[in-house]
Amino acid sequence: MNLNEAKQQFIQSWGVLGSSWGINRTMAQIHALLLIAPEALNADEIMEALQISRGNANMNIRELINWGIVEKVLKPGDRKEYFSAEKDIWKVAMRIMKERKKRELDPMITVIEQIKSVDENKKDAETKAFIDTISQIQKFAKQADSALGGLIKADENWFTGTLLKLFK
Amino acid sequence: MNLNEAKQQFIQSWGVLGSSWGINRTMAQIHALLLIAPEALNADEIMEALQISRGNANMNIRELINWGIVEKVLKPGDRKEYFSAEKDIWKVAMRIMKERKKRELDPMITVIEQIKSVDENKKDAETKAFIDTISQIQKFAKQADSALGGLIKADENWFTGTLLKLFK
DNA sequence: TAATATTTTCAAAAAATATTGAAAATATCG
DNA sequence: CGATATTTTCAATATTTTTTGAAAATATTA
Repeated sequence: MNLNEAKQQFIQSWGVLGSSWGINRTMAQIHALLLIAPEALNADEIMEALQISRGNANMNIRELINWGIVEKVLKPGDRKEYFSAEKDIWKVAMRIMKERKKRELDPMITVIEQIKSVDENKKDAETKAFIDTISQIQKFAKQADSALGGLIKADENWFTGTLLKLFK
Repeated sequence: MNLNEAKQQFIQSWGVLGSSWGINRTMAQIHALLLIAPEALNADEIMEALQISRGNANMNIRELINWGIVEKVLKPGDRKEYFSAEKDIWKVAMRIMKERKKRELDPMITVIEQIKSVDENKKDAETKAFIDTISQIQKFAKQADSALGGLIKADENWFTGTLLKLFK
């Protein structure tokens, strides 16, 4: 396999992996493409490389930027906007975890809180059993939330620490 | 909110959460329904509760069984098959992790291995940079794989240990 | 075994999601 | 500012995924 084949293969696989995690294929492919691109790419280059439309490219690039794993790069003397991906895969994983925690885990914890609180008056067997199950899920969700939170925080501190040292 | 409303709410939320994790909504809803059902339910009861067709119910129940988080229960004197969900949420999480590790992480590791190995002849700057990025991802994937593997194994040992103690 | 109940399969339909492409909006240049 | 380049939006379209429902297969009873 030569370099280009290998790159193609990687982009395809990253796309497939993405879809099974609720990230659309194109978005994952653009991410893969930027991850292995030696330089920042502009919209036209991305469209060309992945054979997708301008609208599609634009939309998914924006979403990657929202996730905090791709950023705009401006080149002096060039009107076009270029894009480059965060290359430190650990940072990428942390950003994704942080986002998913915020978008999915936190809302779930809120819903469970509501469900539980408003139902605690009656105390028949069925209600008790329900509250029991929900409480167990709540406990688990909170543990997961706090574990992830800790991991993310530890990582941010480490990063800040390293950065500060560099400038000290 | 009364018990039934709370149950409805939970089923809906679990369904939404599921979809953002690449699990289809109905599958997640059936799982939620069984999680909070006081007794095992049969196909007709599930169809009725979630307003879905027989085919849909059958398909998604089977998938939940494949994931190892729902099991068939037979009631003496009743021809119908009943279904009940694993109620220990920690066990559920472990099963899901184990499955996803097997279905997604392991194949990704294999692909990366291939991509990397076949490209190591040429050593121009671009190839080197590509191999660098890929290696970083590989390292990360292997760490995640091993961490998850460890977690799952620890849990299985704990379970076996507890179980053995009970019968000793 | 035949009659009946139950489950499974799967082609077709529906619903959800992703993509296109061209018009509108915005930015940049001289 | 006007001309031109670039990006964004979004209704229409295409694709993918999910769901239905009825026929086929399987299981159970007497």
